Amino acid sequence: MKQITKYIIRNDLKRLFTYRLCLIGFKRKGFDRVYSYNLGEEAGVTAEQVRKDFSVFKIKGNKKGGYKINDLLRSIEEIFKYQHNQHVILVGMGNIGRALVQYKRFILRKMIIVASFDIDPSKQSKRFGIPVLPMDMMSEIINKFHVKVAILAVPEISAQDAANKLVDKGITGILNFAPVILKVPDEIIVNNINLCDELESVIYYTQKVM
Amino acid sequence: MKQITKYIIRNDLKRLFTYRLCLIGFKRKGFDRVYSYNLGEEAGVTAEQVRKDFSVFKIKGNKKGGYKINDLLRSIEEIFKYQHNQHVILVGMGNIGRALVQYKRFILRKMIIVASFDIDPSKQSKRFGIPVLPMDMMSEIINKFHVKVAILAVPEISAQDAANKLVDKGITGILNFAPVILKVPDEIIVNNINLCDELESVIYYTQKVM
DNA sequence: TATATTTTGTGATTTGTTTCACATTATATT
DNA sequence: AATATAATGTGAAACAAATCACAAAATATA
Ligand SMILES: NC(=O)c1ccc[n+]([C@@H]2O[C@H](COP(=O)([O-])OP(=O)(O)OC[C@H]3O[C@@H](n4cnc5c(N)ncnc54)[C@H](O)[C@@H]3O)[C@@H](O)[C@H]2O)c1
Ligand SMILES: NC(=O)c1ccc[n+]([C@@H]2O[C@H](COP(=O)([O-])OP(=O)(O)OC[C@H]3O[C@@H](n4cnc5c(N)ncnc54)[C@H](O)[C@@H]3O)[C@@H](O)[C@H]2O)c1
Repeated sequence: MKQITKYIIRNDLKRLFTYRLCLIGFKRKGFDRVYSYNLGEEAGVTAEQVRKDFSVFKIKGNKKGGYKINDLLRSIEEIFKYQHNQHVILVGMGNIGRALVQYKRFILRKMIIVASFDIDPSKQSKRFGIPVLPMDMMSEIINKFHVKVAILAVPEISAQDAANKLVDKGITGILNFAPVILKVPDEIIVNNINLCDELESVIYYTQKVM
Repeated sequence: MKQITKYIIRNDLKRLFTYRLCLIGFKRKGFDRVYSYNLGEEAGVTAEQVRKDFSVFKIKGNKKGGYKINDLLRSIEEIFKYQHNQHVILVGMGNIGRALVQYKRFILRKMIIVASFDIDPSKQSKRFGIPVLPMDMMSEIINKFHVKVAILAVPEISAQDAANKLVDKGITGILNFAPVILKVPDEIIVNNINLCDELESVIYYTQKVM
């Protein structure tokens, strides 16, 4: 029911992700400490915002000494449960699905697409490094790898149907690329990615803001 | 400087996009009028929120009669300047770039990828329906099609460099898929898409919310 | 035509988020 | 060791967003 507000990434989480990106950048440049204003400047927020965010997540720095980058990164990773790999499945090996299963950064962040599924038998091969399986093998894989999260990359017309199957088989989180408002039980997390909207909003802002 | 807050889609815009999606759904189901509570329920927000949003964007309904779906859609399209096609270029014909140039929904929404660019000569062909060109033809295309917005889909390491080129040639808005905080002049709009973050936040919520 | 009903539209109020301001503390300096 | 400096951490204040509450208007009903 509370789709939009419930499912989008909260702004504070989004900033946390950005801080991590900045920290990795600083680290690569040879720094091992940062102050809140360094991070703020890099991430495009105020230093107070940075400290407040850390305060909310109980991340502590060192007065006068700032934050040790490695400690910060570890604290942030702690929040996102980085200890163990997260198994994920993908449904729909079309244009976007193929790109996603080949995206190495998911693995770097310990998110493993263990298998993908497609109704089209011609897509069912091992060409992509991971198995592409028929839909009726989904339960087996979900149970075997304890999968809780799925990436949904099927055509709009099939999206609700595929989502039903996923929920049915025990999936509790969906990253949905189809521009469709999925009807799912309240406890299921849906994060809708709508790239048309994203591109369009860039166009909107370029025309309005300047 | 104010990267994060400035560049993300404002929540009210995001909701407007969602309303449109819902309206298209209602229309397909045969409705021609909706009330704020229909839209609210479908989009996952309160009816008051729907009316307030419309109020902000000066969209008027009919007391007791609700909103005519076609009028609403037209009003929303008005906000996003749907009259004429928007020309866009894409840089980086890798996995994600290839998926995007073949995405038909951009065209439905009148956003036309007029050409794409890659440093790798082997990618420069017409296999994808649009020309894939060498980088030194960028200025020509940007000027010819009055392009203001670019999709950036190059490796992280090249992203800043490619962004510099784009800004240099007159691009004012970038949809950036590389997980990199781009350093661009203040007036340039950057919308960062970070699919790792998006997937990770689904995992986060499935573990925390329930 | 008068009255009841339903829904919009929007100020007023509440709730949530960001910024401010400063006490606190770690480090540097004398 | 005492003092100055520079940073964090966090309540309080300011600001922004969402909800409430109800007047206004359109339609339906009697
Ligand atoms: N291509 C893009 O760049 C892009 C961008 C954003 C969003 N999307 C969205 O992602 C989705 C997929 O887009 P695409 O371009 O990859 O489409 P596509 O047609 O290339 O691929 C869809 C795949 O899903 C499979 N499929 C269809 N019905 C299925 C079902 N019920 N169960 C399992 N598999 C099924 C098809 O066999 C096909 O392989 C669409 O909803 C689209 O709007 C695509
Ligand atoms: N593959 C995905 O699903 C995915 C998902 C999210 C984000 N991304 C991001 O998108 C970007 C591209 O990812 P990919 O998987 O498509 O990579 P890729 O390696 O498949 O493709 C990158 C393409 O960019 C070209 N290129 C490299 N340097 C260039 C330059 N300076 N100018 C122009 N072209 C250049 C390469 O020749 C190649 O064709 C990366 O930053 C990645 O992190 C990818």
